[in-house]
Amino acid sequence: MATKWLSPQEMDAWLAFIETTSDLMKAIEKDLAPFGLDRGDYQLLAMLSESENHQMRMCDLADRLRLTRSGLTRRMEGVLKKKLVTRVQSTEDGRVAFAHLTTKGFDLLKTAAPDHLESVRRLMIDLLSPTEIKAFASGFSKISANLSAD
Amino acid sequence: MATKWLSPQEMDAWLAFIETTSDLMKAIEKDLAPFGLDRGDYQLLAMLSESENHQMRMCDLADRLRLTRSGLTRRMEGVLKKKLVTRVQSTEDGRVAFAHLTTKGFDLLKTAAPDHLESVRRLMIDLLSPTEIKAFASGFSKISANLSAD
DNA sequence: GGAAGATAGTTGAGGACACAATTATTCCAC
DNA sequence: GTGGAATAATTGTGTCCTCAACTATCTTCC
Repeated sequence: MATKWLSPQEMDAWLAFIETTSDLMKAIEKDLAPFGLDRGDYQLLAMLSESENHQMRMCDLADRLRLTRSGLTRRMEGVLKKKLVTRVQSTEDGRVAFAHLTTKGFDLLKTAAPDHLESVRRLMIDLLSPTEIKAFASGFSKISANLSAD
Repeated sequence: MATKWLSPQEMDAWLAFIETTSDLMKAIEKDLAPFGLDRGDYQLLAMLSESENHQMRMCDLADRLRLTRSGLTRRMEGVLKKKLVTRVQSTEDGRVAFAHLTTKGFDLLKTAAPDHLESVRRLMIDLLSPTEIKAFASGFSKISANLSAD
């Protein structure tokens, strides 16, 4: 079967995407450093803050954060030591542990969030036209849906 | 200063972007595994194949691959062992070493490229409308230019 | 032309993550 | 209710990457 190459426009989209994404992530992460957080920590805290009772089962949290269970166990060590999160054993299911956001963790998140949001705006969102915003939302949603379909 | 939150549309764009990107990268990487390459190896080979004489100075290559110099030294160990790349000392500048794509490396890249391209199409490009393609290209270019400007 | 500083690359130490194996608990078929 | 499969989490091991420190070479400028 003949290979169908990318058109110049498609190539632009692909290259701009892969070359820019890692730079963008690094820049956003750098802005979180003053709070003693990296992007993984921030996302962990943010995920818990949006959950019922500020806690989630470890395995659900791992899925949402795109980590393996072992990866989450390791990442938890860091936020546990900083007392941003506690570990709560389930009474209903002896296998299950919850990651629970502490007051200290929630306070830190509330402190860091405006700065983080400002980074996201400055480095990405505010640079995009309404059309581009819409296209990012719809485009990535389609890609995501396709990946989930497998 | 009051925090200016993201509109629902902006939030969609941001969340879809960060949640999808890592899944997409993993999926694309998975398709490279049959060739014994990971994404870092592939990009390294691809970068060399597009360069003058199929070679680049280590430090330039590190910049392009978004690696530190030490990171590239480590990654080179892998592709050197597989004989996909050789190390060539510069005669003009004793500090400089070139990474040089071998015939074997170039052949492997040519073998893997159509499959990789097919992955990129199937998982991303072919899912997007022409408008979205255009928005991705222009949007990420703007983000990239802004990051470079610092 | 010789010292100070810049640049290229490697090495040691450590962090973050994945995979495979392990332990503990629960669910299910019978 | 019991044995086997499924599920939740952790631990051992290994990989990839970074930062800081180091070596070697080159450039600059007096």
